[in-house]
Amino acid sequence: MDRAATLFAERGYHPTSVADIVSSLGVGKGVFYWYFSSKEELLVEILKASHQGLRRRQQAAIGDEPDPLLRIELGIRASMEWFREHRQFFTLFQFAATEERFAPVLRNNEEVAIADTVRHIKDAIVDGRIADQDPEMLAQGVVGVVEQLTRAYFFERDEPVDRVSDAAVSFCLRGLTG
Amino acid sequence: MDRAATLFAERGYHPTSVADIVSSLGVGKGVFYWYFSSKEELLVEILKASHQGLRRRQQAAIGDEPDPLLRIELGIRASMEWFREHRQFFTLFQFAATEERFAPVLRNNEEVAIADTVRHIKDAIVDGRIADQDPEMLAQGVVGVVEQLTRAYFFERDEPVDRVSDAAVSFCLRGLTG
DNA sequence: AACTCGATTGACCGAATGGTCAAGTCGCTC
DNA sequence: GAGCGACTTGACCATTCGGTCAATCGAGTT
Repeated sequence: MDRAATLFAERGYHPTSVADIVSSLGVGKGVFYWYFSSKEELLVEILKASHQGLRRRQQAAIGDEPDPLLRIELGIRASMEWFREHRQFFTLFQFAATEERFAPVLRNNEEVAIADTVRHIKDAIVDGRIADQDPEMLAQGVVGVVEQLTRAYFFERDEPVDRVSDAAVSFCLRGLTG
Repeated sequence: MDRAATLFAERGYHPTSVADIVSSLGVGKGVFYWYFSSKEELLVEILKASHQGLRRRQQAAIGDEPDPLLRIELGIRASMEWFREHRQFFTLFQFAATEERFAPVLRNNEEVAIADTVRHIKDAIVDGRIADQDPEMLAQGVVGVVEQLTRAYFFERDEPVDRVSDAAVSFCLRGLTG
């Protein structure tokens, strides 16, 4: 599944045939259809699994940190590290967003990600650290910054993690707290 | 070209055949290959043209406004309005980013967009309105917020422009000025 | 050794696609 | 009205792809 994700990301979903995938794994085509009922299902599984991986990484980084703003910072840094290590998935998320049939999975992934962030933002609003605004919009803003900086500096150039995530964190925290 | 962009956006680039495009236009296939040398070239042309359209809209909105922060705000609002009216192109930009062969066009588009924003940010830094930081990273942050809010609130839900662009502007300006 | 059955193979198939081209059409000029 | 060339048509072709399936393998069981 990892190999398939890498191929999809390198060459695109459609241009990568099932034959490509199985031959790159050195197995027959039958074994593919033994485990997955279609090429489409394979991508859906990849999307779900990779999002789980990202979320686990975030939760591990946050641990039981009590400060909501610090939780957000740790989540941002963990996400950027994870994306840098798994750039294949980044491309796949982007592709999946362009075809209607993958929308449900993707929307679900996004809802989870936003809900996680919203929770921390609400805590910070209660603490008076963030002014009272729509927490979901703020969360979307944070996600946008993280994704864009990831794409621009890890994917297109090859910057070190710290410099970029420092920038993301400071932009987001200022954006949140004002 | 507009019709083709809409079809690509609705059904995805690969699943939309040249036959689909020409029959939806009520013309023969030959006329397509008279104007474009390939399906790939068509998408490239669409990407270039639509980005020009967006940029014109931004420049029209900014006019000769002297305040750099206000220029950024006007640019953000104009972009969001334009994306809301031309959602087809948003999906296409996203798709094109997932296939290597479209990367050059897309990278060029992005460089232009970032350079525009960077110019205003540098002006604001000179004026002392923004602290001295890497202007490009700030610009990427702004673009990220705009794109994410656009996708989440115009594309997936159907929110009014003002509420969303107010949020985008305030998040970005706080993120920039701190 | 014979049997079982989950796992695996890869030749094969129907469908669809990007692109070609011989055959027009139509407005223009001389 | 003949000639011309820009433009249009759609049947056609070569190729590719997702998916099927009869055949085979081989580890465990009797």
